[in-house]
Amino acid sequence: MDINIALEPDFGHTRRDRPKLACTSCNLRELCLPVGMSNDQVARLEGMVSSRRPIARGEELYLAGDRFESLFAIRAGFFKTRVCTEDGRDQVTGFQMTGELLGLDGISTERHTCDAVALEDSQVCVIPFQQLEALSREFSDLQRQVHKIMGREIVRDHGVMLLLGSMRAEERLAAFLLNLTQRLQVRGFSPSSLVLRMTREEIGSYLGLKIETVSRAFSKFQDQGLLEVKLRQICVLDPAGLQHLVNGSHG
Amino acid sequence: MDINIALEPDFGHTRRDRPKLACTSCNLRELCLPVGMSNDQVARLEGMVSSRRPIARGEELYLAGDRFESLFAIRAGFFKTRVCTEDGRDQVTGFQMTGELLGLDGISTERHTCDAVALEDSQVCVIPFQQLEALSREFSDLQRQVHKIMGREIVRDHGVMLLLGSMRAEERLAAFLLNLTQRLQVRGFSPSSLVLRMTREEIGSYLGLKIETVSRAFSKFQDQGLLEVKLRQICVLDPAGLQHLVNGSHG
DNA sequence: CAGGCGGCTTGATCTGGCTCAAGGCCCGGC
DNA sequence: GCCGGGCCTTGAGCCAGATCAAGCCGCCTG
Repeated sequence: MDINIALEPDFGHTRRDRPKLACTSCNLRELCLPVGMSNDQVARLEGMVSSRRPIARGEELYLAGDRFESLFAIRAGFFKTRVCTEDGRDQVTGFQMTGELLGLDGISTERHTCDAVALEDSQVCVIPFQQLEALSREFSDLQRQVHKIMGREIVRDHGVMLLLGSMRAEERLAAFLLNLTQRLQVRGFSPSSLVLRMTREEIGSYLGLKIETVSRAFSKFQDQGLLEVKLRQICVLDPAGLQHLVNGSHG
Repeated sequence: MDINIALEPDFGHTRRDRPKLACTSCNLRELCLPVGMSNDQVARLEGMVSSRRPIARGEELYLAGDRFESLFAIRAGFFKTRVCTEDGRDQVTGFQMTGELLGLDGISTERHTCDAVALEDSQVCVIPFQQLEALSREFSDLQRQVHKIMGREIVRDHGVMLLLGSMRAEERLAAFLLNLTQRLQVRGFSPSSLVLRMTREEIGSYLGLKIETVSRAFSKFQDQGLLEVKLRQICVLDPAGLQHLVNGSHG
């Protein structure tokens, strides 16, 4: 099992696999939803997803406890999701980027169970869940895709558990960075240069580490020639070295 | 958010809510699947779930890499799921008991991504997934239920992340024990007395702790009068005390 | 019944990551 | 330009949990 793949969902196919289609409202082809669907079917889907919503940096798309009505497809931007407890514990459960889906946490109870916060000015497409269910009763390809997306989230979560339960601090950070670069690469960005959209503290929360530990790990990676770090501007000099950290070199 | 609820799926209703129905093949009413379905519909579902499979203690129901074709409903017994890496890391991702579902990890890639191992002699109902999808296109109540079950797993996983990312050793064990007793209580067992089906090492893997730490935490709980521990026979003397550990008393 | 093994406990010691503390850098507001 | 605040880095010391080591207990097998 490759930890990097598992950490965050991934389309399972590259850009070039996807058929081109001019999509008016929401460019749904850019999402992972309409795999295998005919143009007619995609048009129906797009008709449903008429509403878009801008979210400013720092704003919440939804909060734990909010009524669940829709999923949200990120058209542009970057989010984090977090669960909080009454006693002030706080855990970032994921970072989501363009093309990924938010809101699955609300399906089971019909209320959201975590907060989704924009880490930069963003825009989402609103996908009314009841309508998505209705349409996926009609189109088995869509149904299959909905199931796969949810299944992918479950597999991703298992990857995070593995990371939190069995990796050391530097291994966690290396896995995290490799996962980020892979997801960016799928989206056509450079695999070696990236700008972090989150603070060290948010990275720490996600990885189960304190901010100082994250900071020290970045510094150490820089000293070892694995990265070049300038605050949030990261350049990956030695991805194989990072991968080696993730795989092999633990007690 | 209540951590104990989130750690493992839970029916969301108690025994007495569920209508009684004589079910020949698989007692599906005992599962969480047919909520809201008519008797006719349940009969269709049961027709689909004809095959049962016994799994001896220590045997694997499936392994990572196996082709995914079915979900499995536990009719009787107890399982663990675990993800493994090539380099020998190993993380228990969950413990499943009677009435719970196994196999969701295989939906996204059509191959299982973790191993499911019986911790005692068990029996599962085999639910062919394609047929389940077909039937859930017909019956929206079933569709809804499938979605909820998957959503519940996602929420549970977030609870585990919170536990692994932000709780101390004793808090983790307390949360784990409370979760177990709650799930057993829903099934009609005593909330105070339980027999662990897993080793200390498996608990440790699930909680991101070493076996010695788990053992010491058990001993400490016993010294504090929270538990009575005789190997795998546990008696919860002070559930409120455990809950207090989980909630409040961290730095 | 002896022997052995897997699972569990307990003690002693070590250490990775946390805590506490100070200082620096970047950027936006006045 | 200067000031202030948020974010990041770095050092020193500490501690929770890991590691190492020894021994016990319950149970199975011969």
